[in-house]
Amino acid sequence: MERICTNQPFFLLMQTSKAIQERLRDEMSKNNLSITEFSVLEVLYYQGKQTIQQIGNRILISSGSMTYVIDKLEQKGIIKRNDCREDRRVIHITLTAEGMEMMDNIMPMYQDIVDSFFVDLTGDESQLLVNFLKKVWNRV
Amino acid sequence: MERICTNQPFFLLMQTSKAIQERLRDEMSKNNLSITEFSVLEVLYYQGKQTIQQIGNRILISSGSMTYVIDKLEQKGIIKRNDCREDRRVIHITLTAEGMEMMDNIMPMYQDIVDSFFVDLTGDESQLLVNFLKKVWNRV
DNA sequence: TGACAATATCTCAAATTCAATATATATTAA
DNA sequence: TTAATATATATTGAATTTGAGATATTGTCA
Repeated sequence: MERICTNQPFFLLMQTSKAIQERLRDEMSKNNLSITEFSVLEVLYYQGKQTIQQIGNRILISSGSMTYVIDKLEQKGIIKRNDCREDRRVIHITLTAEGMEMMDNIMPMYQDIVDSFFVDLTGDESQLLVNFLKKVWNRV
Repeated sequence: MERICTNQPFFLLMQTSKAIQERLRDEMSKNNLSITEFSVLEVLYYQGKQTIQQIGNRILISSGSMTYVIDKLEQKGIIKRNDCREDRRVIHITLTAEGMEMMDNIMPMYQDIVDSFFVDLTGDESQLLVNFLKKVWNRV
């Protein structure tokens, strides 16, 4: 009847990520983007043309949600769908010129915010954190 | 056009917690509980009687969601609402006998799963991970 | 070839979430 | 006391997410 969670690393991992999500949701709402929408755009910004499947695997959401978010972003004119000739089941997604311009504006600000979460860690500590998280992820 | 995320600690933190959430959702669905429902029950199990407010602060969700999840759990007969006499705005929530019994069954299994995520970390490493995550959380 | 499994996307209903607002109660200050 | 402000919970409605299943296409292998 005392501590809420007997596993402190677990508790902190989940609460920290939840707090970060909330913070980023607020930030992204300034650009009229949900976190999921931004995640899709981020993948496209760094990786270029991707299939819906590839994006979904990357950001870990269901196929139903992918269709929904891709529709939204297409309506906003930020991305576009392109049929794939080699495999007609597949649809490729790319940023439009407007989408690319938008991300050019957003990303530096976003990077600064994300980096600011980690300023109290030294380079070595960041590296250790990465190692630890990889070990955890492998066990999930 | 190469890496998806320039901040690796951030990427791993978010992906790992997301993967854990997905895993726990699957586990909890065996007990017909959502993650949010379970989180509420966990607070009550370890902390005893709590106000709706207290629970919501602990698990970081909005008041609208709290009302919803409390309704669900009450319908299932797992928890009950009790008006507070000292402050009539307040409602206390407690586990019912069935709820307590249910949690007695679920918790050991849950703890094992959670602990299993961290078996590849030594005690020192877990402690470091905690320190690092606290530093991050303070910056969010 | 033909049957069957696998894959990619979409559809739709149900569940869940948040934001904004409403209601009731409590506290504080004039 | 009264008015103003703060607090705790509930309600509403829109947005989002999942899960199950539908459709179309591709791959496999007897």
